[in-house]
Amino acid sequence: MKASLRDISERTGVSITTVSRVLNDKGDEFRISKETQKKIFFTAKELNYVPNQTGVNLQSGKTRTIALIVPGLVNPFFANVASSIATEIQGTGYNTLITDSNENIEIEKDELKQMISRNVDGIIIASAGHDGSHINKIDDMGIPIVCIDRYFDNLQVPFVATDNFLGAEMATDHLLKRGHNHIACIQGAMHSMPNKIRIKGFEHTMNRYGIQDCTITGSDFTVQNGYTETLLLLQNKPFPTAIFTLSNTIALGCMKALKENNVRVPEDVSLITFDNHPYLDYLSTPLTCVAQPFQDICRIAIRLLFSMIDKEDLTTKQVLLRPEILVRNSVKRI
Amino acid sequence: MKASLRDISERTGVSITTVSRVLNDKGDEFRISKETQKKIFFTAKELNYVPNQTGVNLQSGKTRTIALIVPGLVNPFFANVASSIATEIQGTGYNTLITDSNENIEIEKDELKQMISRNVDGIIIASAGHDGSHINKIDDMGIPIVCIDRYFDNLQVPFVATDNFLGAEMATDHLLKRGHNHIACIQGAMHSMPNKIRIKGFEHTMNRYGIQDCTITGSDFTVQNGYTETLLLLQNKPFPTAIFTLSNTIALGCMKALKENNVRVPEDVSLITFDNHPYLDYLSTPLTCVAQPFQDICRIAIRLLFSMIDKEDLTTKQVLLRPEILVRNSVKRI
DNA sequence: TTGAAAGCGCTAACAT
DNA sequence: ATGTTAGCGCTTTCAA
Repeated sequence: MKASLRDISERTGVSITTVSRVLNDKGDEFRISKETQKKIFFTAKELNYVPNQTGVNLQSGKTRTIALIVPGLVNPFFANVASSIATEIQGTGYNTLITDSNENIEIEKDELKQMISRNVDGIIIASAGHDGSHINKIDDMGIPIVCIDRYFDNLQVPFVATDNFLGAEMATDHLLKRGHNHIACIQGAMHSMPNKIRIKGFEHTMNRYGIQDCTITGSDFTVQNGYTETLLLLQNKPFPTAIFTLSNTIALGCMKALKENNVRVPEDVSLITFDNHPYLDYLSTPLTCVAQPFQDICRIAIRLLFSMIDKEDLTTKQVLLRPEILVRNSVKRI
Repeated sequence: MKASLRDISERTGVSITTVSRVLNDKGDEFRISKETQKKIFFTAKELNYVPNQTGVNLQSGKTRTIALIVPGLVNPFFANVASSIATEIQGTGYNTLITDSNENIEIEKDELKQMISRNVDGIIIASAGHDGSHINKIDDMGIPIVCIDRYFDNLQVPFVATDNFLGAEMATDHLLKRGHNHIACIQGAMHSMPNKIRIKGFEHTMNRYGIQDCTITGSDFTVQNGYTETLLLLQNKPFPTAIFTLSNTIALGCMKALKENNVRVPEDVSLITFDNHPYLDYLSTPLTCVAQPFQDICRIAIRLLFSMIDKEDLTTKQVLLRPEILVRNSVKRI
């Protein structure tokens, strides 16, 4: 069985307090004899002692743990975010707990509850929810929480995300400048803020070029959605000259449908997508994309979170970062 | 602040015990009046009560938590594994804590220690280590632990992985049958079991075809490694007719180097790789690969882990699963 | 139908 | 230089 301070105390004949002190490197501070210290360290090692954090937590209320909740690790964007956050937090003395809500708001709420139950010191979340009321409640409770990617601009809750309006504008502009004006946009989860804003950016830019009716279809950030919607698009005459997909995953499904129907990119249709991915460069047609600065998003989110944990007062708590357009060969000039 | 049982007890005027009972749905069992129950539930809601798991854990020693430690979420294989495990565990009443060791054994050891400190009920790990002594120690302590992908066959610790020998055999055979006999293999982390076994499978198959000296290079499962090694390979005369990369990520780096040097696949060189990925189908040359049954690996690992947690005795504790070869167009018959 | 008290592992304030 | 004690939030035994 796992050894406790008491076990060591019994074996060594000194009090639990002394054992605790020595094992917390406060032996010298309390002028505990080298002799005793040595004995304690030895016994601890012998018994394979690992401190039971539960005891510490209960005592201090702190866990030195950050929770990260993402809607889906299968989405490379979130896998990157998770990896990036875990890496950044390493070395700060904190640990990262990652959970996956599977785009399910009920699971998300449950996970959130679990995290609070576990006394995590802070939470970073990309919420699957339509509204942020459950997140607001946590913020109200005084538990440090920051949203990334999926945020709620009607709340005071801090967030870090891509400037999705700008991103969509850049993509649409790229298409329009190259002579496309029949553009179809395949969107993701309609209620999510990034999606809503991207759509706004798309429509705004189209309007600026005098195009009033925009084709917008789709309903979630899955490969399946990209596939189905493209198949549907293929039924329409005339077929758009360009497609703008709002994620990596949607682009993948879109390409699948296109390929199966022998529609070539960019000869028959141009394609531009949100999200970069290492593979995009090696596709039969390397895909032009709007890359999100996910590393910066993570870093700033962590910075914000720690400022809340440390009760430091930052003025800027809601930040939108500039995306970048990576031009490859999937858009044809017409 | 967070409300505790005591707060509710004080507000309602009943004892902590009663509050605890009601909130744990044992109100009827203890025949606590509907009246009192209602009052307690109401107050709990009002105070936003969330049970402090720390207290529960301390009391029970159980956390209903499974830890998953992977060497890198950036690797799509592990992202898939993480997502799959999290999903499978949802609904069992357990939670999953995912951490990323970044292929760093020191970080891994620290995380392992943290997890034990946190009293997780079980651990699933894809270890970054050369040997499994640290894992064996945990097993010895009686803490349920199972290895996935990266395992140690000299230990009794349960594991689930792909039959890497068979996988490598299938890939090599595929190449040899199509007339290739000058094959270069770019490997990953040399000390890791999957890598070692894949190399064995490769060499064994080559030998079976009467080829004694095999080109084997590379040192880790990164894109960079694939890139560098391919560049090096390109210096050699004669250049191999086929390349066998031992992971997804290595294949990516390999393709990058190939592309930059205008070497076409499969016209100039054939390519086959370990690991499937949704994008592989849409590459300029769809890549033939050995797909690992990661879903099954996850399911069985969880099954094994729970059997240990429940002290159920399974006879088979070390399982190797059959991979599958997905033939696409990256291998030319010569 | 309800409560008091003990104890899980740990730290810290207060002795000595 | 080391120990005693109380208390963190919770469940459970025993009592009423």
